[in-house]
Amino acid sequence: MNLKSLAEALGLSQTTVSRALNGYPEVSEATRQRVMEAAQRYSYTPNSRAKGLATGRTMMIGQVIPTTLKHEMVNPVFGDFVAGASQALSEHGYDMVFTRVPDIDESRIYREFNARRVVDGVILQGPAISDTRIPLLNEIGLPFIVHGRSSGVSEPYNWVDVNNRRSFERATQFLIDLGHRRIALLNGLDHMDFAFRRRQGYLDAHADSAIPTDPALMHSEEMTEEYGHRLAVSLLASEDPPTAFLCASMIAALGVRRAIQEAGLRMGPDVSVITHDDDLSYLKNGSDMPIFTATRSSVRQAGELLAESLVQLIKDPSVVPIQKMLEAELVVGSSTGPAPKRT
Amino acid sequence: MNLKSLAEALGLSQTTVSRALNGYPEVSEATRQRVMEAAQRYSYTPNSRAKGLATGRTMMIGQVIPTTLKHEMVNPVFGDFVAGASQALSEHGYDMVFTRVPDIDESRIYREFNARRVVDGVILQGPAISDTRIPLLNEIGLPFIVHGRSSGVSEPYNWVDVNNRRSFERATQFLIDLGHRRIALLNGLDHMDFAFRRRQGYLDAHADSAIPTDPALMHSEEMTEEYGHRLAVSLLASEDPPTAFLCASMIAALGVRRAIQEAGLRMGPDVSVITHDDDLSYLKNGSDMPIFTATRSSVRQAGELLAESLVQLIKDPSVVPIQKMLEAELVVGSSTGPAPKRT
DNA sequence: TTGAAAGCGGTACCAG
DNA sequence: CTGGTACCGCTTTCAA
Repeated sequence: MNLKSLAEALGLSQTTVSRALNGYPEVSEATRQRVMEAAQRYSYTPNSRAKGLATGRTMMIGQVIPTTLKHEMVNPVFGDFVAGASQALSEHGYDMVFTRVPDIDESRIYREFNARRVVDGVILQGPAISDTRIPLLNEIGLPFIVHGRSSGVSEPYNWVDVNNRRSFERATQFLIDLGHRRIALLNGLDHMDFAFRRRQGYLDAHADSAIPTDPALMHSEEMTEEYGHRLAVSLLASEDPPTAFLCASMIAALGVRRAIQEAGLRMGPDVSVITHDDDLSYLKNGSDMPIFTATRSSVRQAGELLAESLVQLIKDPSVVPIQKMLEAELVVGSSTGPAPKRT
Repeated sequence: MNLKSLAEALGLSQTTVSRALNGYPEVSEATRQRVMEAAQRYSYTPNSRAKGLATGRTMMIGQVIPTTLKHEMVNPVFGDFVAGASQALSEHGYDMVFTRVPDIDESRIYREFNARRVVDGVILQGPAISDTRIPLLNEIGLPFIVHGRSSGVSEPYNWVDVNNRRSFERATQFLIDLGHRRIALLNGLDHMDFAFRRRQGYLDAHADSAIPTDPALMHSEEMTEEYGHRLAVSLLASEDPPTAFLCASMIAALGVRRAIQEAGLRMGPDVSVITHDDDLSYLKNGSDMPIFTATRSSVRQAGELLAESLVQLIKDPSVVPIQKMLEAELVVGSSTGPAPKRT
């Protein structure tokens, strides 16, 4: 059932039916009732493609996933982000479309998106420290919001981010306060902006307490369990091993925990572990020692917030730059303890 | 730049240009060259919406996410699945679109998908034991593949699944061989088909060895860390505690591991833990004791395989039902050990 | 080998 | 308040 046949069935013009359906004021209440009722009965649904062709809008939000950066997708919080975002988007009638492209072509795809009017806006994931996609999208004029920030970009752009620097500063400070002096940092890929900010937080806390940092303790790689395991094994076996681990991801922390266990050490008393992007909120009232972490649900919130903002942005592109920061939560767990006395 | 202006610029008709671009044979090689070259120069890209309107194809694959079933999205392997699927889809020019709907409306959305021709095919996630969406989609005639199976459905349908029953049977058998007699099963939601199959495997292994099962050890809930933690705490404190845990998800296993640690027990020697949907392949050559698990990368593979199959199905709907089973991997780790002697 | 013209399913302007 | 009509960008007969 399409508009034409619906109109015929009603003995009205397509124009009138369309107007009735889309809530235009210049249609009589009586006709509107009739039309609505008939649409219901014939279970008429407008063809979104045709609608898009005619209006120039698509009700689609794009996310481009660069092929080589497995990074984001294998990240377990990615699902949480998507859940939050698509939730919020659907409330405004938007769907989310994923396109996977070789990352060399990424700029081309945005141009196409814009040219072919295939999406109304774009979500940018995993910004690099100086991300070239931002000036590109600004130039093209395609509405977009960055999940995260890009420190090296000077022009204005919209973003929603978790305060990664602060999270890591507080977590580090917390460990320092517990007496830890050798804290390993298992960070994400070096060129990623969030990794940069996390490292900043880590460094800031050390600087504040005038504690020297050791490059041997700071690592940057893709966040896999293998990575966490391999590094923890090697660090724990070194002559001056860390007493605490600060992990940027739950997945890497899994490997770290495993390595600690394999080394016959106890988590908490012997080695402390603090994890970002985990979901420990259930421990809030349960356990003995505080742990700092950005929970998975905060990622979900970020997704919702970002989506909401993007919709606004599309409606009114003249709005002032949207820049929203979420603070991570502090929860209580058992894998952290005072620094053990060294023999 | 659209077809019309490109044609004008070339002094040709839209028809000819379209034909040249789409590789129709009846166009001279000379004109084709000219057209191709011009398209390149003006960086012309066809408007997919218009193309879709004219052809009836959309190059989009749909995934409907029921709103209340947070289940799938918070599942950390969801990202892996999507990564695999979108990878394969993009190679055939398809994009993936997510729609989030109140789960009551789910059937309606499929009808709409079909009516509005908004997607060429659909991926069905998280089938229930007797999933009503399958007959619905069959009736509508919208091409689809199920990720998983639905035991209660008798009519034929296409699916790609990991052999969950076998995984859990082998894992359970493995524990039994190690001397474990009280094995806790932390399963997913009861009405889900994969949970049903996993339980089957667990039961089969017990039956084969004539070991009685205890309802107190078998649990079904949504897979959260909190769930794993809460249950492990309570089970470990019971008068006849399990010596091993079999977890359906990495996330729940996290909570279990934490509880074990909090109880002052060692994973491996005191309590064994086997986890499904984890990524332990890096341990293959590393450690001491074998562990059975369906790795995250196998989920990714499932995504690829499923997407590939769906594309085929769309091209040729008359193909025999696609029914592909993936076997999980066996890898080596350290969180499993012989059953401890009870005092 | 090329082109004209009729859709595909809507929206929106301009009359009436 | 309602209808006629041009148009969105592309494909696809049908003729030439």
